Amino acid sequence: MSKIYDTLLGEYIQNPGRKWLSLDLLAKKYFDYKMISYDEVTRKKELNFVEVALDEASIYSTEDVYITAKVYELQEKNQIINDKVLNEIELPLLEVLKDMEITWVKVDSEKLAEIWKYLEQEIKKEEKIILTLAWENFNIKSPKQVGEILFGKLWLPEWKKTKTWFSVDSEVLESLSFRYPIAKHIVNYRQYTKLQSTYVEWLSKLIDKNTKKIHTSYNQTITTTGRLSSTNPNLQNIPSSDWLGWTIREAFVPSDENNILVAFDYSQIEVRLLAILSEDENLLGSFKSWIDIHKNTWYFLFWKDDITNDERRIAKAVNFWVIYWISPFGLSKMIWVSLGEAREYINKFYEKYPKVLEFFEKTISDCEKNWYVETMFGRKRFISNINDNNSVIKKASEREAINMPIQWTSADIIKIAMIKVWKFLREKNLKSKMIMQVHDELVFDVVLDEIEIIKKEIPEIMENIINTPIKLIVDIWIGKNWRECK
DNA sequence: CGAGGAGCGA
DNA sequence: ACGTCGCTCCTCGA
Repeated sequence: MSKIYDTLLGEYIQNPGRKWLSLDLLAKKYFDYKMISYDEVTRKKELNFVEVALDEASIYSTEDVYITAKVYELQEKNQIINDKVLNEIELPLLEVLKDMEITWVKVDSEKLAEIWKYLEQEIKKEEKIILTLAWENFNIKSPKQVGEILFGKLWLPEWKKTKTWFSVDSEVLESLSFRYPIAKHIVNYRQYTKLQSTYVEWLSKLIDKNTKKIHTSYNQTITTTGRLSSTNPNLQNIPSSDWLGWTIREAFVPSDENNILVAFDYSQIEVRLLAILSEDENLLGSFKSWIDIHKNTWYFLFWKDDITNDERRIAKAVNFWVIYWISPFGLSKMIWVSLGEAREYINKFYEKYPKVLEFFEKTISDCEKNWYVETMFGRKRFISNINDNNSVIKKASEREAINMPIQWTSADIIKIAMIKVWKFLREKNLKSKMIMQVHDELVFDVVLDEIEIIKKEIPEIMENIINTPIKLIVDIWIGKNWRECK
């Protein structure tokens, strides 16, 4: 198994700019061989993999292993993760993920059907209004045609471009919607169709007819940041931001009517890790004394006694965005303030949390010297453009370099947590199951009898993964469906 | 079939 | 030119 890691990770080093890699691309590249695709064996996902004929499934699976071995033979060993990470995180995690994939997640198909009907009705309504306002029939799903109608025919003011033409994304449409109702209706239409096709229909298609469950695949070697990704379906981008999206989460239910869903999520883990990694006294101090971090920053930014809603929003956003080495320009656009104000907020942030700035600068200078960044657990990520003469490319590389240790460390922490929790459930012979991971959140299908021990022990495990000057905090959510776990 | 535009999450 | 990392949908032209 270590060979697979060497092979895949070695490929990163040879192609550091690559965002992703896959075995079928490697097969094509090295052997000019076309592998059987997942879509092919499942007839474009008409079948679940378990329903694929055994001989066909065997060939598909064997090919996977065989090609991996062949690719490995071609490559030198090029370790970018150390043995500790490999043996103590990635390899033990394999079995945890296998278990989560086998367990599956229960989805209420009747609920989905209900949502589908509602969406269909709203889509029809919006469609009618839009076509009336446009005085003509066109395909609302085509950005090109939307642009032609809005800017070519109706002469709405345009201000943002894509590579090829004027942009008609939601930012543009929202800004137009105050004066031109058609823009708002297109935004609505897109929201409804997005939910219907990507979530309702796609999820329904993947529900197993017998078990009423869906099977997702967790990918361990896809991301450049050590996070997991999930496909067929992607469980990590189920809507959560507005009431309509929440209805999708209502369809995620416990496997048995006597069970309940329990979610644990790390609270503000990225800012906490920033405090830990940078060792900034003021940032650490805020967490140590349980002063709300947003309020702390607000105080530094505005230096007064009473807080307005707008100031709190700004403080929260500054905490959030500074982690990503955002520019004054970027921040001003994100939080709707002037360029000067944005610059001032960023400067004040660094003024009050000086070691954060030091930490960022050191991360960049180390990267310039070594061509890689390293994380708390000793993983390396090569960034080949870090010394590029083009300042745009260099800046982008710097942002990658800065984001990496934080995102990567948080990914490792939750991976270790998953392994420990999984072992705990096993040792105690508990029937409750870990069913989902969404980057900083773990979701469990819990047998009612076990709720107390789960509530008590799992946060304890998750909060004590590493020895740090400040505590990691886990929030607990309990519900009859995933929506209630928020 | 793949690129481009769009939109969902952390 | 202006957060990072992902997945999936749809259109449109080769």
